[in-house]
Amino acid sequence: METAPPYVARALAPAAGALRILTWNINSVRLRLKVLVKLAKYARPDVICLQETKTPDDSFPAKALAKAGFPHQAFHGDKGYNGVAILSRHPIARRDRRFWAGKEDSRHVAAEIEVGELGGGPGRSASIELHNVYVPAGGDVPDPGANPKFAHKLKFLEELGSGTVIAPAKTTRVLVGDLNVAPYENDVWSHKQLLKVVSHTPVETDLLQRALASLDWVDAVRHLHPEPQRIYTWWSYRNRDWKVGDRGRRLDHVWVSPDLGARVKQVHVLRPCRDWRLCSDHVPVVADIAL
DNA sequence: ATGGCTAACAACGTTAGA
Repeated sequence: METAPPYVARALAPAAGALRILTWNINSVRLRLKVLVKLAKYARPDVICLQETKTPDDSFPAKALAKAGFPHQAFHGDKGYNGVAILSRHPIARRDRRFWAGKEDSRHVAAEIEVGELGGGPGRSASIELHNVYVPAGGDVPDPGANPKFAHKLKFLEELGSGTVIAPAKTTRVLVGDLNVAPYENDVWSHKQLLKVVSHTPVETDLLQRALASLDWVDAVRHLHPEPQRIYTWWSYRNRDWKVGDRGRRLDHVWVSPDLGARVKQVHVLRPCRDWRLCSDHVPVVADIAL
């Protein structure tokens, strides 16, 4: 069906003894189920985190994904939009979901993943607390007074850094997801032209930085590939050819707790996936973390 | 501020994405 996975596989020799986490805004898990299974075969993640599954729980393809090697699952979805899922080869000890910004929507799911022989070394944790987050897009107009969607997004981002939803703790943690903010200059194709565009406005990037700092998260992708390297994970559907001008943004993130900062062995942004015939507008991000 | 595109749905136009 698709030609990209072998290319993906070549780029993806796993780091020895590491836990591989893949995060992807899949933009409908039912529409892209087959390609997800194929992606999992080639990229061999231990844990998959999806956003925008766009399906209620009773029509989530749980059985097919269990059969594909991910029997341990935690997911929530809303009809037609939102929706997050954690799919794991390793057992899940606890599941959790939190409500954000006063709404009971499906934008967060957490799981305590039992990492088995990967963890538990001297002073190491035998499990990790994994949060999968889907921050609201925020609509078109970057004015919280005029645009309720933007106000919702700002409130969500404030909560991400307030410690009220995810409390500060010395826990071994990973947070991944579509945070819908491209925080740094080289996270967008044109810093200047996007300063007033939702996803890269100063109020959003400041709030994301505050969230990052508040819980001492390490931005795993930038830790290994610092500025000024240009890194994007999303390209609009609205350009005839996404490669022309490479007009992307880095909206999808992998954050780790400070104890894991030095243990992120490699990260890959799977750009080739943007060329698939039936592609999401986001591409997967893969991180290998030695526990 | 707009265009252009994609997906879901009591679905052939509307809502949402970002």
